[in-house]
Amino acid sequence: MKKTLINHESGELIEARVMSSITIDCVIFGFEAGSLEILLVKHGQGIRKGEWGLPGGWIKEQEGLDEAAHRLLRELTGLDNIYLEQLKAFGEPDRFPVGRVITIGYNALIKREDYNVKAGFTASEAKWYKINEIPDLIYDHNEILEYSLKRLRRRVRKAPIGFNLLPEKFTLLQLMQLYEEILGVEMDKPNFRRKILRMKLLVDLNEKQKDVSHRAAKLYRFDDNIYKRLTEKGFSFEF
Amino acid sequence: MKKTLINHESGELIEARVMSSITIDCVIFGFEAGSLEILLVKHGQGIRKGEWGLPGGWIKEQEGLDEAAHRLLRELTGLDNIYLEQLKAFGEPDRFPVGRVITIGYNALIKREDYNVKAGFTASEAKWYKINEIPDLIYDHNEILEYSLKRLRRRVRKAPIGFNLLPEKFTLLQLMQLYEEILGVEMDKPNFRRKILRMKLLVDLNEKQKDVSHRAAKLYRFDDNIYKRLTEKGFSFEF
DNA sequence: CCAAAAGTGTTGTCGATACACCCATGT
DNA sequence: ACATGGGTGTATCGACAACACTTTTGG
Repeated sequence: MKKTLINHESGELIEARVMSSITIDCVIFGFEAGSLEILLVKHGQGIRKGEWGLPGGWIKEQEGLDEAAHRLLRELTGLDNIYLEQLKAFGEPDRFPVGRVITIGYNALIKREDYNVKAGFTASEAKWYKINEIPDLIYDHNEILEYSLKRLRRRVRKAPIGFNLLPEKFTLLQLMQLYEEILGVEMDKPNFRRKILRMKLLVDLNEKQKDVSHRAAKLYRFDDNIYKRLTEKGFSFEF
Repeated sequence: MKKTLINHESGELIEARVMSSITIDCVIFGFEAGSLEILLVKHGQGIRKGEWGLPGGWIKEQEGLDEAAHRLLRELTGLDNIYLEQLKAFGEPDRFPVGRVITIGYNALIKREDYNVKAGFTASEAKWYKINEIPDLIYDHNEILEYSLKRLRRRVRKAPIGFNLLPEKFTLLQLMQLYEEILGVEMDKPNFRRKILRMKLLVDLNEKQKDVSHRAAKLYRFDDNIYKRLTEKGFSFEF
């Protein structure tokens, strides 16, 4: 099946062989000023023009699923090497108004410091929404989002993926506040410190914050290789 | 797209509108004589005729995904009300030899006591394989199976789903052996007893085993309503 | 009596929690 | 001086692992 598509990077119209009846939708998470946020786009066509939805698109005929999701994210955010995780397929027969379309949901975690709004993005808009200020979305996107959030909350406790939402260098308090925000709980600072440090998962950068109006905190970095080494030894991340 | 399909229940050929390029594949788990097993079917057509694979099929145009999976399971095993859980979509461009087909994987847990081999099953065969005696499978089915097993091992520790593999009435030792087999670990009987009983999740049936050549054990039953009530109170199943 | 599994008791260790308290830095 | 967050110390409690032990039943 040939479709006319928009290349979000260049803005030009292209024709491509894509799979009919299957799409990808991404829930893109960011963490800014203590709030967990999601990137939504305004739909530029069809009956529900002007309403907000999850960014997504078609899968090319010669493209794997993760590959397609990475491409869509790159087109939208300009970012490569994004942490990406497939959720599952959503396929109620009536989820899409015109014809039967199954969509595959993805969770993406990005570092807001790296992100820039893509300039000529589809003549539509893209905007960050706080997690508890999400509007009504098109199709079944609210349902996908709900599932996505549940999954994020579960995953963030069992695997060190939260770091993908923080800057490269971060303080322990920032990390704790990220967990508090995602999980919706309050934590005890001293206990959190000890717990995460005991894991020996973080690299102490021997650097400190600057220009803060209180005692400067140490900066840490997450190292995936250390995590892998620990995992092989039987270590299991738990929060 | 119209396809000629076989109705596994009646054996007759039917024409049905199905979605092209999307299938469902099920990993069906059973527990028998202390071993975790998977139900495989021998493929009756195509280049890889005679090789084993996961049972699966097409999705009808007016059918949801879970609904389709339930139908396929019913056609194959004659069972309804099976515990079913979607895994994810598998869609490498070259996973299927003729054309691009994406498949959605499912995990199914069934009680072997209820299961009967379906008589006229597609003129092909269906057979239970022990988890560590799985042959080479068609397409990417080994990969799907591997993912499925990982998921089962994770899920069984975090949610009370193991009961779906046991008879309605079971002893604590049976339950423990189920966990030992799925997780591949040895457990301490006294400690396991206390842990599971402390959860107050099981109903003591005030019945005992019969015709066993040792002290008869109490029989228990899992009650989903009790679990729901506990969950609402903040209880979280953990093994 | 023995074998085999059911079931109870006891003890030591470790991590989670709660909370008191001191330290450093900018205004 | 004081507000703000950084960071340490400590006592309590409960879960869990290890393992010794008693009980019941059939052969």
